[in-house]
Amino acid sequence: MAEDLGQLKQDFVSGLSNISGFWGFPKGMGAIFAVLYLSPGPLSLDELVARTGLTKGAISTNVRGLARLGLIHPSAQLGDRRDYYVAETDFYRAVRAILQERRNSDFDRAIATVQVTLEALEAGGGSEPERAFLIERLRALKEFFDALDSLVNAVARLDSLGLNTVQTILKILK
Amino acid sequence: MAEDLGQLKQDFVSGLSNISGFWGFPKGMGAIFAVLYLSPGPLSLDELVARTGLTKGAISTNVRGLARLGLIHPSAQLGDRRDYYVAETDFYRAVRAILQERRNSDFDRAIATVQVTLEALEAGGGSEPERAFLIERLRALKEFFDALDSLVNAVARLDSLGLNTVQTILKILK
DNA sequence: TACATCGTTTAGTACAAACTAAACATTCTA
DNA sequence: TAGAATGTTTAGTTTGTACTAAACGATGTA
Repeated sequence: MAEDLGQLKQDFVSGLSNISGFWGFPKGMGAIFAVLYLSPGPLSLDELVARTGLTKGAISTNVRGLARLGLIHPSAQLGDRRDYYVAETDFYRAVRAILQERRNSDFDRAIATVQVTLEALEAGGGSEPERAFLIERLRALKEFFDALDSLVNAVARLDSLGLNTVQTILKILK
Repeated sequence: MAEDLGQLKQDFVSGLSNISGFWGFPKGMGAIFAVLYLSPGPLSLDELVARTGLTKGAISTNVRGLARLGLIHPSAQLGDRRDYYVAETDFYRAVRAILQERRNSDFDRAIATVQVTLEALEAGGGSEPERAFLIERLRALKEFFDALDSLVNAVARLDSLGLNTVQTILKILK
């Protein structure tokens, strides 16, 4: 048997690549994270180049993205001016970071659109039936978005409780 | 003042387009849903063409996608052989449908990769230190995926309780 | 100061996804 | 049965994104 460890690792890397792509992140990010996650120690950019098959440029870009999301962390090695990185192993923390990240950017702006539209409608006076209808629909939508927002915020606020809380929720939902 | 209702609606449509794109769906889907959501009655494909600026082909494709996700519903008009559609207004139901949809497809397959890799490792025997390390890491990852999976499943199982349950969760998380 | 070693940036390329335009199939109507 | 109205499918175009290759800048070393 002696399953080829190298082969297994490689499968895992390409698996995470796909998951990454599925969730709208570059597949390279998934690959890099996978390599780091399976490494006992910090890796340099060149080692990542060697193990992922990507070029230095791509590694550089994606590593910065991963670090911004909190999925990996710089890990300086004394007496070596290269940049080393390690994978975050607390996934709940990573999820929180990603949610935090996503809440800014386009998403909030788009959601704000609903809010603004609704306010304009309500302030607009007039009593056409259509206006009333639109207000009602937008209110319902805004209520939904607000609930989502609260939920995300709540999740983002969980710290070390992470796992326990999730399990608590699961029991309630059962 | 008499804010231009048409303009407001148009802003809303383009806002939802962006949200749609942000979550990895075609922007056209968002636009079509927005138009239907702001319409008091069912609309035909041609009306959707007129109000979104998309072509019939795109409308046809995206409408099918939206219907499959349960975000809109066919609404036959007697004595008219055209296809009419209305928007789903219960967003919790829609979320459930989307989660259901996403659970199949690539995602599960990719997650299964982790499971498979882990099993191969555990079955492989051998006692190199690296093997033990890999098993530990993959176990942690699998545990996380399983928790996510349970959560998604639980949410997908909420029915009419929907809103109440979400609010219950929010209180707990507070 | 020259040279080597890294990481970043930039210009170009490859690829995937969503759309348009138009041919096509189907169903109703005169 | 001919023709009009409607929805779907297909081929081709556009667009955006992630990548490669290579120039560049910066930082250490002989």
